[in-house]
Amino acid sequence: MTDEAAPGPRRPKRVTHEDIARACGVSRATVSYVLNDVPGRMISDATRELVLRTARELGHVPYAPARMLRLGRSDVVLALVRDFSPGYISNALLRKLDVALAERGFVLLIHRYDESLRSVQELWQLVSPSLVVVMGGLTISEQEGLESAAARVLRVHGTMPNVRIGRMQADHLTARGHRVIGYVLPSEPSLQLIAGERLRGIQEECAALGIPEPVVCTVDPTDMDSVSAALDVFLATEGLTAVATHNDEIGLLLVSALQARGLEAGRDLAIIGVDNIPSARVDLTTVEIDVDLWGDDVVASALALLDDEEPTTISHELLRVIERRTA
Amino acid sequence: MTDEAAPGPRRPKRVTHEDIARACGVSRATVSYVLNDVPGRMISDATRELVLRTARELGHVPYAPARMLRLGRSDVVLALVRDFSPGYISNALLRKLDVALAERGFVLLIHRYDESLRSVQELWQLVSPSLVVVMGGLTISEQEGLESAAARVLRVHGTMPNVRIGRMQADHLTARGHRVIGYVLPSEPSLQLIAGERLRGIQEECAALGIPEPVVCTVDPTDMDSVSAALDVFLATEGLTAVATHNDEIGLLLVSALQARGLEAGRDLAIIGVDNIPSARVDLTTVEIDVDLWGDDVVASALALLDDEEPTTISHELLRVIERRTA
DNA sequence: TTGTAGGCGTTATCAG
DNA sequence: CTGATAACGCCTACAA
Repeated sequence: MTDEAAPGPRRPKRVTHEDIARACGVSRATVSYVLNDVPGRMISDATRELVLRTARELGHVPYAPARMLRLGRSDVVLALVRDFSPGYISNALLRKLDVALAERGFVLLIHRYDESLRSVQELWQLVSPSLVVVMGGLTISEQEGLESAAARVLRVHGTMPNVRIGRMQADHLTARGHRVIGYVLPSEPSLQLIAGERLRGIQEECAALGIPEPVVCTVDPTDMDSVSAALDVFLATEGLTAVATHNDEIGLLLVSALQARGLEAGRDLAIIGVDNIPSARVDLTTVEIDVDLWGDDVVASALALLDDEEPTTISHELLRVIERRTA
Repeated sequence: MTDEAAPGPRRPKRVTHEDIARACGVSRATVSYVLNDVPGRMISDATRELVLRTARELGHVPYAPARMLRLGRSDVVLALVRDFSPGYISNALLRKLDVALAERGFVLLIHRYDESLRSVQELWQLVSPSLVVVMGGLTISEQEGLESAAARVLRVHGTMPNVRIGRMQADHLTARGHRVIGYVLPSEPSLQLIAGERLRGIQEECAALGIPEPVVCTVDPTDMDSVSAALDVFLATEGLTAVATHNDEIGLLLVSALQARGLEAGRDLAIIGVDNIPSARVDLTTVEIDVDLWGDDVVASALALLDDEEPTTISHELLRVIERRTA
């Protein structure tokens, strides 16, 4: 015996095709044909019924590893996230992916990816997914590791028009007469790539319009003091009348910080966020990303990748400014 | 650009031990010994180096399915959640599990479980995890399906002393003189099992103390009208002075609903929640669950299960009432 | 110190 | 219509 080290009571005792075949008095191949409903093969209804019934009675469960080994592919799609509670948008995306993949017989598994805990290669050797979907940003080394290990990778947030988001924020503010604007970056490291793109959009637009570069502050959403400090900087900047934030969460924090000082967003300082998260839907001016449309694109890209085709590119407009009280 | 635009059909072309062995002029066994660092075997340093180097050069990645098939076990632990953004507590638990399992060489994968989308059996045949960890409640049929398919199952929320939570809520309120109390259930179906246990705790305590059964309302946290309706019921109940809620989230909603009517929690109506979530830490009286301790227990149980031992039982006190303004 | 051979459960090919 | 049989990539008892 190989690893008969288990003196304990637990005996997994897998039910194999062999067992079913023996119980039915047929061959393993026949069992496989019936169970997989192979189109070409003609099996008598009697045999088919018998096999199916005994399979159920014996409690046979197809064994994924053997199947994978034989087929050379797995039905697992692995989504890498930085945190178990992803934001509003990622959440919606994951949901869409989940049901779309389920329809195609794939299963979506989420893994909190922490490079310090385990490398991409190790991860790959533990699960062998058909596709890796990366939610959020990625450091250079992470990206390299991934590309070398996994055959198919979809970088979701790479498909988002981040630069355009920044430009739209800037456009909206300047169109309303603001000339000196601020920008709030999130401190979260994994967001830096994305945030950088958005900031670049703002900077490009400012340059194009001949107005000063935005004043940039970094904020940790879990630390209200950092928000307050950023507000200090903005209020102290000569002529600054508007602030664009990396997302609505930060935008809302800024609104609160203003209120705490007896100031009002929109009157004393214009604020524009990104995402149109539910809790922002009363007050906050924001750039809305059409999650539904974007989700469709993401799903399409994922399915294309699984079929070894080119991922689709975004063709339609995903972005829209929603004007509310704060700007 | 997501990926290197492969012109032709992508040929994965797996690098196997065979390839490495041939390139090195040794046998497959030797390669395996080196790669797995088998203790008993003595391999010359020269051979070892050679094998390791060529393995790296060829870009060999161990193939999980083959490994699983041979070893008869997988290094995957599957956590079933109802929603991609689990609550504060589940989140903390998942985090703890994640790092603990990583240390033992397991990988924690999260799956949003939706019985209407896919049965447990199907799920099992797609991933074949060593252990299934169920976060949150489970319907009867789900539970049965799981037990028949998966060898090892850990029902996390089954380990929580829900009845005691209810009793502590009731104790706290009655100790402060309240005689007629209300209870708010969440509408979420998957929480019903848990919520039922907590309610039972309250009911038992009320019976023991000889006070009336609690007035029960059901609330959907995403629907403020349902909260308002529940408040109507409570305010209309003769002599009702306190309400216990299934969790802090609902408790906070109730506080807001009171405020909206110009009433004040703690003065006009006592409110006690469960969880001590961050946003409740200013005002809300609550039953705190020591997530850290509980997490340790959950981790211990998981590891025990993986070692085919009996899961540990909770021995220490996890609960504590935190008294704040609202009760 | 290294090589040989067999098998884990499945599916596919090829005979009967 | 059905039954042997050969892989898939990996691990390990045993032989050399």
